[in-house]
Amino acid sequence: MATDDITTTTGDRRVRRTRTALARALIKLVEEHDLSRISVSDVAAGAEVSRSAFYDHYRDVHELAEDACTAMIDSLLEALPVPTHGSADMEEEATRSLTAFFASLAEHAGLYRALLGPQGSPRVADHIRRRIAAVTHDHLTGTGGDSTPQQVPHDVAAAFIAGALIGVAADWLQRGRPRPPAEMAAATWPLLNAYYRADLTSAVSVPRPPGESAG
Amino acid sequence: MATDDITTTTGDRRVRRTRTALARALIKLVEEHDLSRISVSDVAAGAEVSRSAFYDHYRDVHELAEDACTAMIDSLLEALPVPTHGSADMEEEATRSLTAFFASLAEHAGLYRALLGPQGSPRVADHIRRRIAAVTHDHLTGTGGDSTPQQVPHDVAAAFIAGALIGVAADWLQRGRPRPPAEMAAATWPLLNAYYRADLTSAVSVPRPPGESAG
DNA sequence: CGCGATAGCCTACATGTGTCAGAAAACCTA
DNA sequence: TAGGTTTTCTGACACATGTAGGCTATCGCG
Repeated sequence: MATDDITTTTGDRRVRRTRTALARALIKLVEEHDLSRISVSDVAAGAEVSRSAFYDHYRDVHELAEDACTAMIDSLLEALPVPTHGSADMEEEATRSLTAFFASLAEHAGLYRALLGPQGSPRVADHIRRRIAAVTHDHLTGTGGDSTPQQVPHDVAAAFIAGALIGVAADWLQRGRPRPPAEMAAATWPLLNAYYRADLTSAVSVPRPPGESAG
Repeated sequence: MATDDITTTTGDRRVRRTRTALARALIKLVEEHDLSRISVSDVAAGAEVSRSAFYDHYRDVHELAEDACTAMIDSLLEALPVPTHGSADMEEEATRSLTAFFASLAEHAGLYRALLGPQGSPRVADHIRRRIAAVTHDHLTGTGGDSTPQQVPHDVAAAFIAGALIGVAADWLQRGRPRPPAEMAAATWPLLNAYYRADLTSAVSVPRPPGESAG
C-alpha cells in the first residue's frame, strides 16, 4: 500500500500500471541481487511487461530506480531536523526527527543499502543528496535568513550537511545497522547541531563548549 | 636486460603497461563523455589493447576507474586537515590544507566531476568516501581519542565528515566551480571545525547512554 | 641461454542493450 | 458505443557484454 502511489501525476491508467509494475519489480529484484547485476530485461520480465515498454518510460535501470523510490525519499525528507539555536526543547524535537530519519532508512534498508552502496546508483544518490540539500537550504534561509552576513554560503552548508547525512546513512547501512535508529540519531545530532551553529552564527574560534543544558 | 624500474608491485611489466594504458585511455575518455556512455570496447580501443585483456584485469569500467584514480585520490587525502581544538595557528594550517584539497579537486576537475556526478561511478565515490573516512578516523583517534568518553562514536563522525566533504566537492564541481579553492576552503572550514569540536568535546545532553562497554 | 610461467590476443558464443517500425490493444472523450 | 488517441506489443536490427578455450609472445629466473 505504501508503495502504491508511485507516479500519481499520470492520467492514463496504462502508464500508471506499467510504471508501478516496473518499480515493484525493480524493488523486488534489488532486495535480492546487486543493482549492477539487474538488467532491463530482468525488470521487464519481472513486471510482465515488454522490454520496449520499459524504454518507452525510462532510459535505463537507474532512471527507473530514481523514479521508483520517490515516495521513499519523500518520507525521508520529512524527517529532516530543522536547525536550532540551541534551545533544549527544539533539540529534543530535532533528535526525534533524526530518529525518524534513520527509522525511515531502516524501513527500506535493503533498498537504500543497494542503491547507496558501491554497486548502487549514482543517479539515485545524487538525487537524494540534491533533495536533502534543497530542504536544508530552505531551513537555513528560513531560520537565519534575515540579514546576517554569512561567512558560510548557504549552498555550501546545504551541500555539506546533505553529503554528511548520506555518508552516515550509507556507512550505517553497509555495516548492517549495528546501532538502532535512536542511537544513530543521538550520535549524529551533535555533529549536525555543531554545523548549524557554525553556519548560523558564523563566529569563528568560539572557545566556549556548548554545554549548560537545562534539565 | 632486466631494467627493473617499476616492476616492484606486480612483478611483470606487461601488466603494468596494460593497466596504465587502460587507465590513461579511460581518463581521456571520461574528460570527454559521461562515464555511463563509455563502453569497455571504447577503453580497450583507446588503450590499443584487446577487449579480453581488459577483462583479464577488471570486471567492468567502474573497477578500472577505481584503480585508475588511486594516485589522484592519494594526493587528495594528503590534503585533509587535521582536527584542532581551536588554536588559531592550527586553524590557519587547516585552512591551507583545505585549500590544497579543493585545488587537488580542481586539478582533475573534469575527471572528478564525471566520477562523482549523477552519471558517475558509485564504486569510485564509495572508495573515496571510505578512504576519507579512514583518514579522518585516524585523525580523531590520534588527537582526542584517549580518555574522553565520546558521545559521538568515531566511525560515525568519520562517515559524517567524509560524506560532507564529498557532498561539498560534488556540488562544487557540478556547478562548474563558481568559487576559487581558497574561498571554498574558507567556507568549509567553519563547518568542519564545528564538527571537530562537537566530536572532541561532546558536551551535550545525552538522552540515554547505551550499554556499550568502552574497554 | 633456454625453459617454464603467464599475460595478452584471437575467435566464438550466448546474452543484454538501445532503437525502430508497424500492428494490436487499451484508454479517454464525446 | 464509436472515434480518435495513446500505449503496448511484436519482431527485428546493430552493437556491446561477459565468458571460454586455445594459441602466441613475452617475461622472469635459473
